[in-house]
Order: sequence, then structure tokens, then C-alpha cells
Amino acid sequence: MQKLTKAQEDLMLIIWELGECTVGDLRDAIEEREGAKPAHSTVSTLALALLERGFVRAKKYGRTFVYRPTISREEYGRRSLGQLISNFFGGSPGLAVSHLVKSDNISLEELNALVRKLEEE
Amino acid sequence: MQKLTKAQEDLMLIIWELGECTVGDLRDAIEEREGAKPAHSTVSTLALALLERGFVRAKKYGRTFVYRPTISREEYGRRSLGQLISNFFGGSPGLAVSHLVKSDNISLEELNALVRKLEEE
DNA sequence: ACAACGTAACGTATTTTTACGTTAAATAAC
DNA sequence: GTTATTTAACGTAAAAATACGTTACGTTGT
Repeated sequence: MQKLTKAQEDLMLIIWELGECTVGDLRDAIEEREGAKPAHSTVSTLALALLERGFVRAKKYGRTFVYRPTISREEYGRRSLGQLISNFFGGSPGLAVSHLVKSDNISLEELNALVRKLEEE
Repeated sequence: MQKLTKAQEDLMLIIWELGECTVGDLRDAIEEREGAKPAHSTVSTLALALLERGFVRAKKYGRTFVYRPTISREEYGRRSLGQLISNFFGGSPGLAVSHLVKSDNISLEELNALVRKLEEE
């Protein structure tokens, strides 16, 4: 899987939030978050790039595209996580987790509870 | 902390591996990994950017800079991890960990062992 | 002293990414 | 029907990131 550029990833994050959306929806959502509304063509270009790379699929209703993700945010996150772990934690997920604990991102209690919950499944 | 660009991050990974190094060392290391040796000025530019951003410090011996990291690879990784979790796992480290388990990056046994080890400390 | 080599410093070319302007077509409003 | 609005499609401008060429200067070895 190719990695997304920054702008593409930012847009993808919004698409994941909205689920199905048009370029107009995206522009509105961006305006809400950042104050300014980018040009239609700006967003359209990015969305088409996402389409080309297979991160979204699009269906045409009349003349307008409705985009939706082909991969879930968590799935993409998991792949990115894998790369991050391989780059910075010597490929050891355990090391990454222990750093999370040490830097108080997650407590041992939470981690324990999580393990027990996962064991039940 | 500013995020590094792709090329800067790639170079930083090598600097972390080498510890202390000159531009020459870096070029040799790159040649080993990728076959081709980039121009001296290419690597130098990148290294100076890292210096400016504070990811490395440099000491001049004679006319040549010896670079070394100011932040550990794991520390940088941890910060990146934090961003990744906030972007893709709703800020929940637990969700990220459970995805690691579900996608077989780490087993429940390993995770359990890790928790017990961390509890001892 | 002098040649050979490696380096920083600087400018700049190239490539990639980001952002729009413009146009033509469809749709909606009147 | 005519006018305004919204859109995709296309090209391209602008900005950012990447990669070098070149120069002048130290250093090393002879």
C-alpha cells in the first residue's frame, strides 16, 4: 500500500468521518474545521488522487461523484502503525506498547483489562 | 515538535543507527543500504536541516561536522505513535493495541508477559 | 611547498505536492 | 426559456521538498 501525502491523508481523515460524501460536503467540513473553504478544484484533485490510489471508490449520481472509503480508518492506521513500529521500535510491537505505558499513554490497569477482554473472545 | 519530511526522517534513522557520524559516514551507510551514494551536498543539506530543527547537534572538528542525535529514536517514535493514535484510533491507545493483537502483530501471550514484566518494576 | 582529497557553504535545478482558474455541462430557480 | 448555481475535468501556477554542481577552504601526505 502506497503511503498518502499529508494533504491526501488529511482529506482521507474527513472522508472517514463523513462516510459518504461529495466534494461539496468535504469543502463544508473543511471550512468548519479550519475556517477557510478551499476551492472546489483543490478538493476535487485530492479526491481524484485518492480514487486513483484506491483509497476511495466513487459512484456518479447525475453529474456528481459520491465518494466513500474502501479501507477503514483503523485498517489504514494499523498499517501505518506497523511501519512505525518497524522504523522506530525495531519491529517489536511489545517495545512500542511498553513505551506507551512508560509515557503514561495507557496504564497497566487498562492494558490488563484489555488483555482479559480480548482473551474472552 | 515539528514533523520531519520523508527524506529527513530517512536520514535521521541512519543517524540513530550510527550514533555519531559525519556526512561521509552517512553517505557510506546510504550506499550500503541502497546501492547508490548520494552527492555530498545532498546529505549535507539534509543534515543541516536536521540541525536547524534541533534533531541533531553538531560539533566541528577542524572543518568537519560530527553530528549526533539530540532525541532518541524511541522518543521520536513515541511522539509519532501518539499522533498516529490520535488520528486513526480516536486517541485510544487501547484500541490501537487491540488492533495489533487482532492483526497478529503481537499475541495475547506476549502482551500478557509484557504486562507482568512491567508490573514488576 | 604542493598536490590530492574531503568538506562546508551557497546557489540552483528538478521533482513532487498543493492549490486554483477556467471551461463546459448539468441542475435548479425563476 | 433564461439565468444562476454547482459540478467534473483539465491544465497550470505556486510552493515545498529533494538533489546536485560548484567553489573555496582545510587537512593530509609527500
